[in-house]
Amino acid sequence: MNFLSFLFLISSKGGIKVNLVAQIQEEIKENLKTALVTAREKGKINFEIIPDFVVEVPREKQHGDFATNLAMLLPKQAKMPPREIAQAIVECFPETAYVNDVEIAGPGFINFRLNNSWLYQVIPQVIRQKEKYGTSNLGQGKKVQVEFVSANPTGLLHMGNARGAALGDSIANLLEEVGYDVTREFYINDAGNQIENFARSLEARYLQQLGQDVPFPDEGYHGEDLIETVKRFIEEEGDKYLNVDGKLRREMLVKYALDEKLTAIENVLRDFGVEYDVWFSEQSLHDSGEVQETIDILNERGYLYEQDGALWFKATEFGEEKDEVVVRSNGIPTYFAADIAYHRNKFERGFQWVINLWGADHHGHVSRMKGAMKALGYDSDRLQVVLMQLVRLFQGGEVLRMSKRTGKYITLSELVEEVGKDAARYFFVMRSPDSHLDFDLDLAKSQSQENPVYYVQYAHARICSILRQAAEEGIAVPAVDDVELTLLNTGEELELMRKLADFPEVVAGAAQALEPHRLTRYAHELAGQFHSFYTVCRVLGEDKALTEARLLLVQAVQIVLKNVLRLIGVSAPERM
RNA sequence: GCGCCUGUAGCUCAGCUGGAUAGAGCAACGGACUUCUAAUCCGUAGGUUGCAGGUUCGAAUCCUGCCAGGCGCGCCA
Repeated sequence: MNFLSFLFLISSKGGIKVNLVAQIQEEIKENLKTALVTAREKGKINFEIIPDFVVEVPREKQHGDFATNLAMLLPKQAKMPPREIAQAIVECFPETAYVNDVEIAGPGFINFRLNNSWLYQVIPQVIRQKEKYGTSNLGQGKKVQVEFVSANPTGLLHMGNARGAALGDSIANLLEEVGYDVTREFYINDAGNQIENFARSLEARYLQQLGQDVPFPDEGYHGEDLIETVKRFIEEEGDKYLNVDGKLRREMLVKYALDEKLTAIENVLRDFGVEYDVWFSEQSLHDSGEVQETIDILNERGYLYEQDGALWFKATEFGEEKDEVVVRSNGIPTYFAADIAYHRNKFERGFQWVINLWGADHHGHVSRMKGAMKALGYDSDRLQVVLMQLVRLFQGGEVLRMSKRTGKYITLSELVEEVGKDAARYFFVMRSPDSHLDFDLDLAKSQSQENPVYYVQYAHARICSILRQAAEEGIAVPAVDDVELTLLNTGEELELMRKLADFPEVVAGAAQALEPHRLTRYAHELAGQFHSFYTVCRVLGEDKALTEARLLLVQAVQIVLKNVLRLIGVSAPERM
């Protein structure tokens, strides 16, 4: 398909999903290969194989619209300096309708300058696809699971969980956007030692509330919220568990508290814009026998052995430093055993790609889990763990240690209340998961007006304002086919269209790399270019044709801003 | 001691899987509101990319060794 027929395809089949930038890069790439072969036929250069070259968008505008490193990859094969190779390629580069100028620059780059005809296809494409602009079918409907937050249900959600929630949800959004069948899942750690500890803490609070002088467990959960929970329990159940068997008492308390905590967690996350498809109970894996089943399979496959009364997994066979206990000498399976069963369950449910978001403090667990998946016979590459560095919280210039046991930490609901959902989510997504995050509460509060999220949202609000103004003046936004878009020819307008054209690639790249922070960068750049445009170009003016063209441009920007903000989980306000 | 992450402008961070003169936002300084929202725009200044080697046409990016910080290394989760 040549470029003109490609343009024809877009204009004739409006709704077709294509990526303009990628299409042009492909087109240039094909022409370069043709030029290379032609040059060889003419005896200008010599080579055996065409190297794996790239056609990319140069960082510097003066280096043209697209550039290739092709010539710099050939000197060894061709036994010629790169600039001479470039010269031969350029001489044989076919005539095309869209390339204005080809030049050789620097050490041997070939730079392409295009005429603007292709850019005018962007606005119709955006407006026709609306909220679908940016979507693609990279995922081909494959089932992918994103498991995130999965906080212990023994307390409230803290800043680390908040980061996981913002990142995990945006990753899930991205994967949906590029055509995966996404399941958002929360793993509930409702079994094991922590729950036992939780139970004893609740029991102590219960008895204390009923006037008994009992000590609080040293390693117990000191959070104030536990006392509140117990008070509510007493309101409903009174003191009827005062003089019963401790096991029953703890069981009832845990049941009540877990239910309350999970409901609270679900509500807080919903307020944060996150909704799960599946809440998966760890206890259910024990109840269903899947933990035992998984242990049996590992045993049959010869990856377990007994020592000191415990059952060990041969992690060292998968490159680990030491083996891991899966069943303690007291007969109780470890968390690791349950987690292996859980991941086996994920694969058995048919997920082709399993993504976990874990705090960096669990990084040691990653290769062990992958080893366990190999031991079970699964392709461990289908399991991908995104590690987030921990969040450090500052207040009054001091570090606040986050600890459930001391009960001293800022909760997600407090964060949403004080900083706001939009700012908080933008802030968390803005940083790469790899970066340690210093969250200064005072700054977040005091600087709320200067938060970059407002910069982006303001661009959206400004556009809404223009469209409102137009409506009041009785100016209708015209249909895309009725407008002369080539009137948009200032630098600001061309840049803006160019930025709109980049969006599908940004989404695809961010999804593939599981890096939602690319979205905030894009959003900020797009908003910035709009603000520049706004300052220089008046939309509602004397010239009717120009007004119409600009109305369509800002409408397209509005659509893309809304789309990118939706992926981050941030609202697009119509007024500010 | 071993493993993972990080080290880029005064501060917080980008840098698109090795490209050309390393970029934004805050903070600083100087300008721009009679006009669709000034939560904005334009400009100035700010750098030995932690340090030292190596790989090649080319390194913030890849390799090695140091230095500094964070996190792990349990019959906890």
